[in-house]
Amino acid sequence: MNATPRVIIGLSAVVVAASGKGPELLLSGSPGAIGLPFGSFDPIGHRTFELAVRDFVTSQTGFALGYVEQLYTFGDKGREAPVADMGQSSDADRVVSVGYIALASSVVDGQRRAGVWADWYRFFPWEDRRSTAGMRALEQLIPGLSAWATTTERQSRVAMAFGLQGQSWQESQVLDRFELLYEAGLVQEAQRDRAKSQGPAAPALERAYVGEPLVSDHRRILATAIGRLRAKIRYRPIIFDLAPIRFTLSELQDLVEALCGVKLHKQNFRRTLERSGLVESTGAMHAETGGRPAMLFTRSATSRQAGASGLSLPLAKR
Amino acid sequence: MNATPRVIIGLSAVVVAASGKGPELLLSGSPGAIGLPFGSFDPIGHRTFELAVRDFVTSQTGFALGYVEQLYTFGDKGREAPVADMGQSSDADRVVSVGYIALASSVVDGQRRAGVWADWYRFFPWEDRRSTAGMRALEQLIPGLSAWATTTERQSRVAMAFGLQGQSWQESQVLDRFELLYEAGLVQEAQRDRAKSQGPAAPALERAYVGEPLVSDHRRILATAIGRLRAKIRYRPIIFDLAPIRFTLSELQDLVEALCGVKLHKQNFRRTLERSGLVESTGAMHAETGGRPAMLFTRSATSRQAGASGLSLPLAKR
DNA sequence: GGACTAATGCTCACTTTGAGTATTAATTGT
DNA sequence: ACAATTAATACTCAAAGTGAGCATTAGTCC
Repeated sequence: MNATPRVIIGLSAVVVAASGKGPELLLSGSPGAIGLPFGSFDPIGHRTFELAVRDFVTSQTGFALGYVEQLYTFGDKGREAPVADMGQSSDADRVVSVGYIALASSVVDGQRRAGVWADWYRFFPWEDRRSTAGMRALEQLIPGLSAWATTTERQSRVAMAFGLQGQSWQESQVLDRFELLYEAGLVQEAQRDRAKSQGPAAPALERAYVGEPLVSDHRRILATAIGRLRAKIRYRPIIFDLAPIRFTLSELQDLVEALCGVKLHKQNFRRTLERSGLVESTGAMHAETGGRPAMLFTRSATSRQAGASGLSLPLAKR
Repeated sequence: MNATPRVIIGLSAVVVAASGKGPELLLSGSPGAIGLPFGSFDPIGHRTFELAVRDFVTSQTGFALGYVEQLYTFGDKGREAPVADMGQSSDADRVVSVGYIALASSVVDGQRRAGVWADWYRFFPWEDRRSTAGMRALEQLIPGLSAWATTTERQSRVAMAFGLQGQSWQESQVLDRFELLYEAGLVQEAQRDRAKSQGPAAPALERAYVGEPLVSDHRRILATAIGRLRAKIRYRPIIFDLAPIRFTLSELQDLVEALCGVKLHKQNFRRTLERSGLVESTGAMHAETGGRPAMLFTRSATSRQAGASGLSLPLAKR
């Protein structure tokens, strides 16, 4: 019973891998209390955060991470919510959560990945602008956002984040959008966190529109991760940490589109990619698809150098 | 005497303000043990990290911060070093340090800024490519780096980070450069941290080349801050949080150049800036300089909108 | 009034994008 | 075997954006 306040450092990891049809996410927890893989930092045993993250992900799922990057450290009181649910001792005065993103190279698909994987758009339906379902989700959210946007400042934030009123959609503003939905009380986490304090009841919307909630502040961490990843593929060749070793340009494009939730102009995508020098063709072809066989490419040696730049994303029309 | 390990969360802030001749940095500590403004997070009293940062900077220096952004959370064992020197109780098992960057609007120059301010290139001489002193510092570091780069992997990292062998200099890779210098044992912090463990003595270089050390891992946090700031002015109009309310385009350019440590092409800088719509001319002129009087500009309304983009930096020749 | 110093204006070639149209090489049904 | 179908890949064209300079203008200082 010491007067010194106790702080626990929680580490959460957004572990992403690319499956055939897009980016998948490693989940943990049980139905109704799903979250990201989570572990707490051992101040004595662990030398660095990154090692700790690699450690607990490996011990929970049995495979090793490739690229790992720190995202953000969240320390807001009240947002960490039901930590007790997650097997943490809750006698801490404060839980600080450090979020990480990790890319699990799909190289190791010999060892079947353990754990539960899911499409990340389950949690962010409005972020997928390739599908009509995603576009519909966004439409359904607008009334709620407009109702909340009572000041011009709020209106402007909403318009910028969601690409309304002539503003363009910025695929990497994932966190801004999520935070607005949270502030507007449209996502379930907002209700949960408010339960303890004040709280105007919110207009309940279907899961297909507002997405599934996650434990604690994990959906916020995930939003940060998606945004970071989407921004980063533009200036660093990390896409190759998700793609298979050999791929056709169409497969690569599908992957980028799935990540960014937008459609790209095919011919221009090829052009910039070939010019960039990030890929080089292997001699081999790939015939599995309906039409003309495609050349198989690999990442080039220069794409591995530190400082190599990323992809430009030529958006497709409407 | 509880078995539960104790963690202290340290908050460090890189507080930047623009003086007449470039970006300045708020320092604290005493000669020989200079560091960034530092405070520790109170798990019970503080609601968010950001509020805590604003709080302790204000209480230490007496003025309020404008823009504040989290940088990175460092938790490596061994790098936090002499915390006891800084008035912290050192009975913690671990100190985790969360770095912040803050821009102090120079608007409030009525209230003379308290505290000690310094040019940040004191700590990073090689980062200033405007001056011959900066270029010389870099030259002096190269032998040490080459000696350390015994593998091709190291050689490639050095070449990329420092723009050698045909690679171009990337002004925002400040942290990469500092970490290489640390690993190569060329900066004093490396010696200090190694003292406790192994340690090949390093080739002592002059301060004018390797820069002054800072307490704990503060120089690393500062490197992160400079890199972040340099990268961010390209995609967010934060430059205006440093510039005075009214400025000439040359003044703005000088500020950007000082921040980024490079020279820009004047006419092209004007062109992109005027096209960007981020600034608008006030009617007034400014005559203080030798030649033709310059138009005074202000940031435009659109530059204030969330999502507004930053400046493009047209580099000048050699 | 002429020299000097900055701030502004304007040109030009070249590279990057956005948007299509046109071909080519497999697969599949008849 | 042949036409329709499906993708992949080639090529074109105009609009925008960039890198580098040269030219002009409006003050200050002998």
